[in-house]
Amino acid sequence: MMTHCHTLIAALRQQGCRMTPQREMIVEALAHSGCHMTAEEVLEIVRQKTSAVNIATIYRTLDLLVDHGLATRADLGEGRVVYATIRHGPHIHLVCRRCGRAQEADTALLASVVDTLREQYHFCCDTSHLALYGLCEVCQQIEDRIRDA
Amino acid sequence: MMTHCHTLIAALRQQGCRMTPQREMIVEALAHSGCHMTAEEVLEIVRQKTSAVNIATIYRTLDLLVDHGLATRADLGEGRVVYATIRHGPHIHLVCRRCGRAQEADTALLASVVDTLREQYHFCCDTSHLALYGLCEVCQQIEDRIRDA
DNA sequence: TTCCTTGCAAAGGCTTTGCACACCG
DNA sequence: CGGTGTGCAAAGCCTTTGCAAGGAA
Repeated sequence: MMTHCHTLIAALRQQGCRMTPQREMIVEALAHSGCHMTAEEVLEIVRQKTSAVNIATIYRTLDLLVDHGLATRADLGEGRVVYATIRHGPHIHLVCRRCGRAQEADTALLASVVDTLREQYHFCCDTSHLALYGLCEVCQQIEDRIRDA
Repeated sequence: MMTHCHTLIAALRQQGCRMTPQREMIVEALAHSGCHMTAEEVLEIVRQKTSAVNIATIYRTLDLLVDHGLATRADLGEGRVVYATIRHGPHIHLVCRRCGRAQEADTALLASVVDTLREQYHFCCDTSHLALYGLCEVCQQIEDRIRDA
């Protein structure tokens, strides 16, 4: 059975990209994370195997994956740009403006909003690239405590 | 009658901030625009009156307004951070990923989504800081034409 | 062999900061 | 006057790019 990681590598090859140890490690890191990652986080994972990878290569490879439709890039704002492989289907990022962590929610939540935007605003909304800001459960409690104190 | 601009300036004073010609011009630019602006756009407006304002002062003043609850900052991603005074009530930014322009939509659209997020994900969503990405009407037509060609 | 990929370092773009001077209150 | 606010220039941060050397096919 092909792992998701191998599927991605095969797809890159098929599309005429050369495979290198660096690219393999980067794809592996992103595919195994099961979640979205920043370029810096990918570098960290890859560095656990070898120090012979440059941050520029990370950026170039992530862009390559996005350009070939094998990964998505989501700009969460505040300078946080995250990547995820496509198996990791569309989802909404729920970004906590206090701790910065992001949980994920089902895109289906937005179906009716997307329809309304198309009908009333003629705007074609891309739900694969979506972040909502607010407070996560933990930080809500922390802020409550601060307010009470 | 107090203009919105004067209201903001009075509020700043009340909160112990000193008023300077620079701050007045910056507040005026943002209050009169009736829309969200980047720091660079504010500078452009202010520069029409005088060249004696530095971009650092724009950033400092915009931060001041946000910190005092008189303006909001929204990170639209791709390095576009926009500011708006609070009279300019909450709204959704519909950002076109092709031309970069942002139109606005009513926050009420998201009411049910916000409720669901709170109930199912325990996430308290802040709708005053919100951007959705996609294609505006014009760019949809352009992309359609490119695809057909 | 060809020419795609990489590492390195430098350059970008946007934003923040340190400092001395200006000036509001 | 005292202390905040400003301009300037430099530094930061994240990301991209030019170039020569390395290496996949």
